[in-house]
Amino acid sequence: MHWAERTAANLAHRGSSHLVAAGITPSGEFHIGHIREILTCDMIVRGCRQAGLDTELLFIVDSMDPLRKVYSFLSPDYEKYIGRPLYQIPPPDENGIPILNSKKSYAEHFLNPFLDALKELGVELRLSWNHKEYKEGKFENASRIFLNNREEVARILTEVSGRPLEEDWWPYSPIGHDGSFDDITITGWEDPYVTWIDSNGKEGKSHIGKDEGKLPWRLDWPAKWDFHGVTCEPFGKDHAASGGSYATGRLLVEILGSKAPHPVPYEWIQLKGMGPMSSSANITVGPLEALEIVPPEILRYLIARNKPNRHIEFDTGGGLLEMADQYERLLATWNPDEPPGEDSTDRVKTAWDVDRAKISMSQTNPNSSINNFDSDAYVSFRHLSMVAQIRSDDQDVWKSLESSGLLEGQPNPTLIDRLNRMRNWINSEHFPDEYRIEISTELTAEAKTSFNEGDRKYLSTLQESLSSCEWKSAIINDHICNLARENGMDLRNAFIILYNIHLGRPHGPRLASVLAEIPRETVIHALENAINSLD
RNA sequence: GGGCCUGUAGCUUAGCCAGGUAGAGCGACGGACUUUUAAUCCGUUGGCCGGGGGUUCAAAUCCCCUCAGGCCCGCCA
Repeated sequence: MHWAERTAANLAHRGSSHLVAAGITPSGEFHIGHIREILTCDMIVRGCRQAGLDTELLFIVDSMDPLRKVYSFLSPDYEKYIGRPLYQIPPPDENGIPILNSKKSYAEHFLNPFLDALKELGVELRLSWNHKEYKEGKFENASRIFLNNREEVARILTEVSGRPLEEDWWPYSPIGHDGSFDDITITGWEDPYVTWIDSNGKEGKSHIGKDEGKLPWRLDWPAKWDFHGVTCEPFGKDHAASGGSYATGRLLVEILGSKAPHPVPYEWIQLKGMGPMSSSANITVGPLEALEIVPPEILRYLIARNKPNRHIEFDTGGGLLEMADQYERLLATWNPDEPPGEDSTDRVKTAWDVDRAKISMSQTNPNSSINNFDSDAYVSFRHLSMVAQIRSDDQDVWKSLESSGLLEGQPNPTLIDRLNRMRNWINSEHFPDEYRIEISTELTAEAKTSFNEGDRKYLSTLQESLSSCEWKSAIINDHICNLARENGMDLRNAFIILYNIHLGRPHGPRLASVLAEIPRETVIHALENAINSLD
């Protein structure tokens, strides 16, 4: 059984209606790790719905959380916003300088591109802005209960997390006169107000049913479980450690009279060769950049095929090509009408069923049938990577695909989108060098050893005919093949020689297509070089 | 110190939570095809399932111990 379906099966024991939640603090750019969190939720939701459970995905934006520090991508101007809620501070421009007159908040600034990405990935969700929930009093009940049970709450936190709390600790963080959570000393609790004094000695009070303060993280979380009715929540493995926030949360939520959601801890995902993803650390690669180069279904496949507790090393180089191959192969070979026979072992049956789920979970459209895939008309990722390099103009790409029978008429939006992403990939540093097509202008030493005096006639007759023929792929190919035959050469060997001469390696994409794309003089010149090298 | 996760073929891994003969992809190797060229097709190779012990008719799967790697216990998913 697929991991998402297994989770759904576990949830079915709990009830028939479910709320799967994801909570993310928009403190910086969203990244592939956040994608994993949301897609993990999304797949569980799909698994639940498939199992007949009424299920929804809730995306909680922790917009009430304060800015912790001036991150590396922010200018020192942000110093004054530290401690203030993320929904109340201005977004940074490309230099990290606050845009004071912006209509968007810091939180929205970072969230919006992420939401766009989720849409492309086919994720359906309901948004919950945490600051609005505070404003609307959703946290009032939980705040009151925690405040009234201050000792009990403190005891749980201390015992479970192993960290002693300050003597004057209160289960609430008020916002001071300056709009910041920092440097406030709580003086008392008089329902519905928490009274306090700021560092200047000025007193104040916060209504717990308004956005005049918030619960500390470890209390905020169970409070959300309680009033939203969260039944399942995936979270990073850091929260899963003993003494971590889930351990305290599951006890604290009982004080509120609720049950903790079914936990789904997940491992980190990182781009191969780069450190772990973090929205607050110094990252050198635009975190959502991965989305600009990978087709949505391949990204979904990456998450679908790896169980949450599996660490993912996302290879955006050659590994991407392999993963795309695997995905396409799975689509092309998995046949819903040919389940394993009765006499097959359980493993074989399970594998077949897990493959079914992987394909299904990878689709951006949750309702799309998984057997409507027409492999004959599908342009493979690998093929596209080649054509896109040879043809710089999109129209020429379509022509090329049409002539090879992979496209009829105009390309659909999906294919156009795939080409765009492919071009982004090719133009990025992620694209693997071994697949980069580069025309050799000089004869490499290795290329030189691939042919000898016996090939001179072939090369010179080829040079001669290519210098006058029509410069079209099919024609060029004719000359290459016909002349090789006339000279009694093995066709394969002729190609190896020519690849070495033109690309500096023994093989590559359809040679004639490549040659047709570059100037005739370049080709002739390369052949001349080769012939001269024999002298 | 406490805890979580991972360890299966050269590589990436499925199967583990309902014990029942170790599955796949890539790679490698061999073959087929020959206006064919990072292609396609067919085949072969390759695993004492990290190690040890236990439970069982039967263990990759359950239990205990152990080794190795990653991570958490300061609000970084």
